[in-house]
Amino acid sequence: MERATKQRSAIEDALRRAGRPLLPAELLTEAQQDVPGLSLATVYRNLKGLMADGRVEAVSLPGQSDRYELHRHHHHHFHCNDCQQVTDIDACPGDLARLMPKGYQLEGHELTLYGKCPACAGQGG
Amino acid sequence: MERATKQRSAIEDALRRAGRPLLPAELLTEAQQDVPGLSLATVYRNLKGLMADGRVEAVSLPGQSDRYELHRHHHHHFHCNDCQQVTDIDACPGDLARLMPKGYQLEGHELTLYGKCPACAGQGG
DNA sequence: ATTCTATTGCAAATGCATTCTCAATAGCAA
DNA sequence: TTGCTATTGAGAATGCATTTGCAATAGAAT
Repeated sequence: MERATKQRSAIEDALRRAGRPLLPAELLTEAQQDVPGLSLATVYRNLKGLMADGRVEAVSLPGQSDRYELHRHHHHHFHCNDCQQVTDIDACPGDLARLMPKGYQLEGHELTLYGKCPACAGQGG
Repeated sequence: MERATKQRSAIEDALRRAGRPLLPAELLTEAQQDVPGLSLATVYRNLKGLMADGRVEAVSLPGQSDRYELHRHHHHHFHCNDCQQVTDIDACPGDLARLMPKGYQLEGHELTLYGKCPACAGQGG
C-alpha cells in the first residue's frame, strides 16, 4: 500500500458506489468497469491492505463467505432470501444485556435480518 | 439412517450432554468417550442423517464453521471471545420489524452475542 | 527520461471443512 | 445362526475461498 494504483481506486470506487457489502467476485465485476484487466488476486490483495488501513471492513454473515464494505460506524445487515444481496441497516435493537444469562459479560453483538428486499418482494418471490 | 448404531447414539448422547452447539471435531472427541474408534467421517455422515430427520440442526455463526446441536425452538447464541465456546440464549430481542427500511419484508433473524462466559470472565482474560 | 521496486495478472498452490471410495464390519430380519 | 446390506474407519479426494510465486508492468522520486 505504498503506491496509488488505478486498480486500488477502482476497487474503492466500486465499494463506494455499491454502498453495501460486496463479495470479492461482485467487487471484481464492478471494478472491472474501470479497469477491465483487473484480477481477483488483486482484489484480495487490495482488500487486505485497505483493511489494514482501516478503510474497509469484512462483513461475515452466518454460513456465507465474507463480503467487504467501506468502514462505517456500528450497524447491522439485511440479507435478501431471494437475490442474496446484503443491505446495511442503520439501526440497532439496543439493550441486549437483558438477554444475557447471569455471569456472562456482553462485549458486542451482530444481528442479521432475513427477508425480501423491495425488488424481490414485488415479484411474488 | 435405517439401522441403529452405537456410533449414532454416541453422537446424539454427546450432543445431549453438551447442551450447546459443538464443532464436528469437538463432537468427535466427546462421542469417542463412548465409541473410541469413531471417525470424523462418521460424525459428518450421522449429522447429515440426523438433520434430515429434523433431530439436529446446524448453527452458523459469522466467520465460523458450522456447529451442531439437538433441535430446539427459536433461540440465539452467545460466543465467548476467549474460549470460543458457544452457548444457547433462550431469549429474543423481539420487535425487529421496526429496524427495517421501508419496502423490506422481514422473514427471520439471527442474533449473535459476544463477550466472556462465566469461566473466562473470572480469569481476568 | 531514468531507475528502483511496489504492484499486477496469471496460474498454480494453500488451507479447510466436508465428502467420497472401498473393503471390512455389524445391525437385524428370517 | 445365517445372510443381506447399511454402516463404518481410514485415507484419498473435493470444492471453495483465499494466497502465493514469478516475470512483466507501472508508480513516483530523482
